Amino acid sequence: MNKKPNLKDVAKVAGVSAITVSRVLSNPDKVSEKLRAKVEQAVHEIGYIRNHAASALASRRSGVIAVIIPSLSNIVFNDVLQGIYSAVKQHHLQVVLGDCHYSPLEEEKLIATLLSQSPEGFILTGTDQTDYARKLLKQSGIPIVQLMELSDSPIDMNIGFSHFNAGVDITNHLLQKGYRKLGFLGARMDTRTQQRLAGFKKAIADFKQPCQSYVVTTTQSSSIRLGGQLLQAVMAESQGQCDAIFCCNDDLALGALFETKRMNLKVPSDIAICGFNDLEASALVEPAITSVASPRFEMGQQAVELLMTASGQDKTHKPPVDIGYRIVERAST
Amino acid sequence: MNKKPNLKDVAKVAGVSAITVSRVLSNPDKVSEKLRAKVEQAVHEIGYIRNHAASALASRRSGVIAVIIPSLSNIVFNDVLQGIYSAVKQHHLQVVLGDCHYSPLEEEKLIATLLSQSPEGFILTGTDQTDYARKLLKQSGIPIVQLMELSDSPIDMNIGFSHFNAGVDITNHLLQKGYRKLGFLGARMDTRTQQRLAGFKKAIADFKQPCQSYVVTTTQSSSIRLGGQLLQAVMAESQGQCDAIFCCNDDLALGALFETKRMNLKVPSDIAICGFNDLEASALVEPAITSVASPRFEMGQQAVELLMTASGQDKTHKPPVDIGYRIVERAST
DNA sequence: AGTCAAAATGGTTGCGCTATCATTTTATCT
DNA sequence: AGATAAAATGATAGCGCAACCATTTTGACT
Repeated sequence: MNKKPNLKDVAKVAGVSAITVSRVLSNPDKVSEKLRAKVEQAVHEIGYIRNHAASALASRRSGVIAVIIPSLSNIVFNDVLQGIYSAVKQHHLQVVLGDCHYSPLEEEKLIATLLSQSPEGFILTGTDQTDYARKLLKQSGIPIVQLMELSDSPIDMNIGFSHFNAGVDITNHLLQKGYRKLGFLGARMDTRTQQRLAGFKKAIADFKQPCQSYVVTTTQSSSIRLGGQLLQAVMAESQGQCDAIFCCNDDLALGALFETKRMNLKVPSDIAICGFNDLEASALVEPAITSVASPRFEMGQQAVELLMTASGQDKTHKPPVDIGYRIVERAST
Repeated sequence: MNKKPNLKDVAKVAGVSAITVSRVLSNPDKVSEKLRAKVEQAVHEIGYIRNHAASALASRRSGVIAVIIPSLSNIVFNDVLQGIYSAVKQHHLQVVLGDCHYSPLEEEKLIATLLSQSPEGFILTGTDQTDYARKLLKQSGIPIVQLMELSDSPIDMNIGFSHFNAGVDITNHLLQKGYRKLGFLGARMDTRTQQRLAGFKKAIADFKQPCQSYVVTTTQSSSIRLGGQLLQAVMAESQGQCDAIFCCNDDLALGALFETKRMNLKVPSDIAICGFNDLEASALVEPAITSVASPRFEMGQQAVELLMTASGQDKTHKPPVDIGYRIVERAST
């Protein structure tokens, strides 16, 4: 295996200088038609591929953006990721991705690792980074976007929506429908889930009429199966009184719905169910599940656009972008 | 914003030479306890982060592996990815990921782009790469793993299972259960789906007794909703005769199952349903759906291990690794 | 044809790090 | 203590590319 061809090899084959080859690759329109064709032919012929490390080192542009999500398995972040990848393609960038498993400490390590790639932008999920992580990020000087939630004190830029408000709204929705014994099913209990729960509690506290609430949470990670278990738990805790549940996500809601069939509970007459995130399945089960939809794909796209329009972190305060959410009312409530 | 600190800056603060700092970072045990502590302190103090491009250029090791999957949204590849990320973490590698949207041409472009990162290994999905893509990959000299399917002529290494055999087995399962009017619902129709369909046809052709088959396929991408539509299509085509369906994946199977409720068909007495991939939901719906399970997470992990144990592409033929599959029989059949 | 500006091309240098080899310090033994 | 090996540290060079500036070529105009 003869070693990888480099710029000089291409230059030799094409009969031009190395720098011309470089230009054909990065500024094709600065090179005459004739040479360009010759060089492109040579590149293809010997299968030349530019050495990214050398290019990044010399040009001080890595063409990379860093992304950290809390979980690869959660479809929510998957949607955001797709938006990110779709936008990144337009800009001819590469993504380096890290999964911090909802741990700020793991996130800190990942930030350090990913910063070593000299990314031109950084996308983070949520707002609870460690102090050292924030220091590293600020010092890097690159534009940063925090996703999903809205923050009063973002590191740099911020796009998301208020999980607290969404929690309030969906709870009010249940109250307006006449339900008075509301359960909250929560898993994982990351900051966004906590904000939804806070919204749930606030709506109940502010409600003018007497009503009950039952909160069942676990730090286990969310799954459909867990939804069934939590439904049982909340029915036990409420001694069968609970007549509506707000599940912190649609996986739990689906699991709870499936469980109602086994428990012989009618939805929504015996018990109402609403979820969060509006997964495809929620719209197609019987009865369809009320949920909270948000434009996740677009959020990912816009995060990249924000990075690209920003020229490093400037000190000017950039207002968070509220991308909104929407309550999708369905048969389950 | 004073510019990013480099090795020399750390060296100055720690009162040692630059090369010693480099060694602390890459070979901590080659450095005395005393110096190491001093250097680590300095690194942390000034928030130094190694420049990956320079490191990769000088050491000719990028610490990166490249991965291309056909779809980010398909949970199947998500599972594989998780396996890959989990293994990669052990080896202190970074992943650069591409989504080729099931297109060999897009894949070819991605391969060229990702090779520019000088990855130390390459993980691809499936076996239908373009000729130029194969040329580039071979020329790179790095170890390569093709995932998911088994191939007679892998580029280098290969891990997966036989989708054809799985198709045969699941079809025989339906035949053994006494169903004789079998439908196949297929979406996307990528190579693996085609192999499953081929298995379906083979099992029917080999069956000793008379039986019918109805094949409904579309190149649309798969979704739960589409499963419902395809069920209607197959019932129309079979004039209501079809008594069992093999869905090329569990999304379609779930959609078909939900649709049976609207069509007032009883599962499995009026119609049996089986899927493929064994998603969590399949086990929890009523009735639970028979499916084909495979160890996707492990496949991802093992792919990375294969890369790491390989020392570049050697010419010796490496036998494909058959990771197997398992038919999970449930109430829907 | 001669002049000048603009476009196209090339030569040199350095990006920040690590491989390699050279040197110094420390440990081990007789 | 002296000799030798082993461990620790340092100096130098070069990885492959693009920025920068110098030079050549081309085209447009009088």
